[in-house]
Amino acid sequence: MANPALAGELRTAVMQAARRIRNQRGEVGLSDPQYTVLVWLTKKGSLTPGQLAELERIQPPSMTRTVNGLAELGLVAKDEHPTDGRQVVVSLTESGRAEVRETRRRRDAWLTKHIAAMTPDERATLASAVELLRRIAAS
Amino acid sequence: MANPALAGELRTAVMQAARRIRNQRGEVGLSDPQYTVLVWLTKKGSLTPGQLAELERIQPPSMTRTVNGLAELGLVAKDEHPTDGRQVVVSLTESGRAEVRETRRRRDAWLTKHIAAMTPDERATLASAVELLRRIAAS
DNA sequence: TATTGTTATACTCTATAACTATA
DNA sequence: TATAGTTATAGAGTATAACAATA
Repeated sequence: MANPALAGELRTAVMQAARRIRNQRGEVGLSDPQYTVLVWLTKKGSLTPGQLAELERIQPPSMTRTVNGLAELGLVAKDEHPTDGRQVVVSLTESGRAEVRETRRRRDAWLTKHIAAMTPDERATLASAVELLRRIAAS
Repeated sequence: MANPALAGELRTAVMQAARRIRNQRGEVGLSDPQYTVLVWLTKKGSLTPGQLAELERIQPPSMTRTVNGLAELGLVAKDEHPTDGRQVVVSLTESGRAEVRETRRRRDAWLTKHIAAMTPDERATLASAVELLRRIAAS
């Protein structure tokens, strides 16, 4: 490889950028785990707590907690599974959908400013890097 | 901007990649905050708890906790400041330096595999993106 | 008085172990 | 018996408020 230090540099840069973006959450927004669950539900529709736990690679009891918090806020609904009485179906409420739109707008706004200040070449680099980061994350 | 969705896509990709990298920590390694403090000390030499808290953008009591944990593990030393009795000087022990080398090797190994499987163009893209992510993180 | 660091306390997210209900 | 989810409990990381020591 041309640059043997690239892995370390990439790791550091990604971790620092992630922390910076996370800190941009703002005053009263949802926590990161809460927001992430809403995004999964937006993408995939209804999911069980078990499926959500697997997607987030956390243990089921942790997801129970997160989902209960969202349910108390009225952002998700917990319903019985139609055929399997053991399962619970979690889905977004209308209020939850609105929260996703609002949070996304707020979190993106800060990044959008930075990106707008970049050159077209730099934006192209980031767009390409998005694909590569996704590949790394999905592996 | 050519791609108005870029901010959202970049945010998601960075957050997912960061979580994936963090999960790669392995069985018995240091926690993320602990390791990050060791890396700062490696880069900057001795630092006070206050300086470390500012670098990590956390509150001083939280850093006290992290530093104390590292001190109990024998990875850092806490010494009196030579001229200002209020301050504490935190520095790496030899054991701490070894821990940084070992942890870095372990954490980078996984990423290195992925990067090695990429094309030269893709590696060049990531190298350029590192610069841009650093700029975002530092802002 | 202002600054540096710590202690006390609490909240969030995570985990493991044990339990309930259903398949 | 096995599976889905929850409850009980604990540990790590963070925060704010109050305090001690020093400048």
